[in-house]
Amino acid sequence: MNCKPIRTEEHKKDLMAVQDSMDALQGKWKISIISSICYYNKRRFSDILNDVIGISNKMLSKELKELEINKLIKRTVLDTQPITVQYELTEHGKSLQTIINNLKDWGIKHRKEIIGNNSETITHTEAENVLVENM
Amino acid sequence: MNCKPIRTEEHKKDLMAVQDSMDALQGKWKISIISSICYYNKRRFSDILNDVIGISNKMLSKELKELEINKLIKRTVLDTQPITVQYELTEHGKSLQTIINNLKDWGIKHRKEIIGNNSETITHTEAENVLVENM
DNA sequence: CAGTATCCAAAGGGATACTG
DNA sequence: CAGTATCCCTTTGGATACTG
Repeated sequence: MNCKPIRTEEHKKDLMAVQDSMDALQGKWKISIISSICYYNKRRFSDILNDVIGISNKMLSKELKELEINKLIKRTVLDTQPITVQYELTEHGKSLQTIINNLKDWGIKHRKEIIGNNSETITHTEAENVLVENM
Repeated sequence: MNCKPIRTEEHKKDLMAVQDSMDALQGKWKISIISSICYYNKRRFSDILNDVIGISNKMLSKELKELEINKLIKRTVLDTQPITVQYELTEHGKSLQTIINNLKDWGIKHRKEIIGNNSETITHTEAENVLVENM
């Protein structure tokens, strides 16, 4: 939480650093996309499109581009016919594992806290980022 | 990252937990608001409005409400004349410290990674979440 | 003081069609 | 296959004015 005096340069840098992390992970589908690529190690566009339920090709394209700009994933064009494109995590992308696990653990704690009294107040946007039901 | 087989119930729960954390922290100003309240321990509406540069009363009102719904902050109306309202972190809100520090650390790492080759590609939305310059 | 209400421009994002 | 382009509706959020 950085309970340092606000209005200092150091504090502002801390806030920006947190925001940088949030920006890198923000986006309706980013975690699911990363998760899909991570599990399969290498994954093609159309495969991710199938993994992440509800995502459109437009959004997949957009968020993959953002992940690539942030150097979290690597994009490789294979010269098959027709071409296929392979996505994989970079080393930097793999370093997300820790932070995502932290987010997961706090999320579980948070859910318990919220459900404690009132299960309706949780703001998780339902039905999002759900992976395919059917094989 | 949860590199378990996707398409399992457990994996879906993990994704949702991460998303719950993201939802709780998402919002253009949330981290700065939390940070302001955290530093001052107790903080009033108009004070936070001054701490967080650029935020409008509409957005502050909205994000405070979301934080309260998520039980991260506690709202207390003091019967002064005119009334004042005090915000403070709940215990649950204080438990954010760890996760925010993790986000900060990864954010610093991330920034170094990105700036390494090209300082222009970082997606941090500049000028946001910046606290007051002048005392 | 601590918000709410309204107006409005800009961004987000789904559906669909199209291209190399 | 791996995207782009377009249409168009929905959401977001700033500016401003107003209320108990």
